[in-house]
Amino acid sequence: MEPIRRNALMQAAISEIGSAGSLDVTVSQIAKRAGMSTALAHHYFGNKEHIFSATMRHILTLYGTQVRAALRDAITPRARLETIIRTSFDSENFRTEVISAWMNLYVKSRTSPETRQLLNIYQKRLHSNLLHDLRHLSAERANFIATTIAALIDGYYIRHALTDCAPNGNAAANNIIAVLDQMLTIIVPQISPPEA
Amino acid sequence: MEPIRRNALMQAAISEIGSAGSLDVTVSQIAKRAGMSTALAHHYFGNKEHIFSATMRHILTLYGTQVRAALRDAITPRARLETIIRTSFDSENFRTEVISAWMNLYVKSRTSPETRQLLNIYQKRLHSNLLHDLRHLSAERANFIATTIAALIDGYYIRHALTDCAPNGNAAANNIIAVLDQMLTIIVPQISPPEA
DNA sequence: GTTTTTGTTGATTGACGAGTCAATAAAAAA
DNA sequence: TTTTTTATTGACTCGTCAATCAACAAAAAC
Repeated sequence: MEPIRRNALMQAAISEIGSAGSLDVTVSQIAKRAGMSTALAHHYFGNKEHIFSATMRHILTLYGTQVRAALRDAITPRARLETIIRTSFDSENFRTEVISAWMNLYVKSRTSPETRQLLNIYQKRLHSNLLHDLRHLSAERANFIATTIAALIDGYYIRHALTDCAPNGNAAANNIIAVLDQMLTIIVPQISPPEA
Repeated sequence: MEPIRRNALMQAAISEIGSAGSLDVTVSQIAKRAGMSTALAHHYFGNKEHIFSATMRHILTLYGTQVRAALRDAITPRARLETIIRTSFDSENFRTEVISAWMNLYVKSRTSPETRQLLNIYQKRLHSNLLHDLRHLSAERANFIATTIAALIDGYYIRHALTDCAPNGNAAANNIIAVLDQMLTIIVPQISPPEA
């Protein structure tokens, strides 16, 4: 029962955070959505904090798994970069609820060392993923481009906090890839013009 | 007394939000920091919500005023763009507390229509400011570049939620300006090579 | 010098929410 | 069948916090 209950609670937490738009959700809301009593939620997680941290970890793990899976099909550095960017914005990750959860992660990281560490891991991994492939394409500016792309991803995410309409991850990903191509192209304009 | 008290409360709210790292601050914390009783805070603002919204409005007004002032000294489109970017990251706006407040604004905007409207105004203004000058430099891609720069600004902001060290606005601004120059340069590489 | 207006607070209320616990139900082991 | 372990909950405690209010002080107006 334990793994089932824990999973149900984490899913419920994501839903509740998403629909509340903040971490101001009560344990009883989460428990109710997961179809159990608050006492049971406490039984399996100890306290609210643990529910949150497990949920966050869960989201990050999912994202990481997804990136890794998608990267298996990508061969060239350029294709790998595109994959990394597109995965961040695919329909699984770029849902209203998940965006909410991410934003709240960032807010929480200001006070919770555990959350901060979690996000740091994600950021480091993203950066080094980008860097690895960029090195093949633009040795000396790889780091700068990686930083830019990472910031752009975060920027487009937060930007969607404001839109009422369903988030359009494709458009965001396309824009970022266009920027990437541009930044790569300028280095060797005579060899590889932008393919877009 | 009223304007003095109100101002003190807004400053105190910024401080408290900054040091708490979230909107989970009590009225009495704010009131105490502002040197008065909670009853007085309620007297002047009616309720907690009003304290927050007035504070947010205050931050946005300050930022707007600052941009407008800085733009008076900038003549060329390129200089104006640089000014807009640098203002977002100057020491006044890019303080830990203010970054906290901004992030919480974004979170709050998911549930508070008033906050959302406030942020929409800011985003629209930023975009149209950028667009206005970009049109002189790159007619057909102005919109795309404006979107990119705006997302980058937000991205670098959120990124600093994670750093323990004092935020370095200069570095962020420099990077964004470098991207800007690159995106402008690629259009007419034979005429204006990057000046960096 | 009295009255009115303005500024201020301590004490209180009422609601809500996290976490505990004793008790119950159901399944597994004996 | 009895006993033990596992799964589950309703009811309760305790703390916190927004908001109110009656009362007090001090300045302004009369």
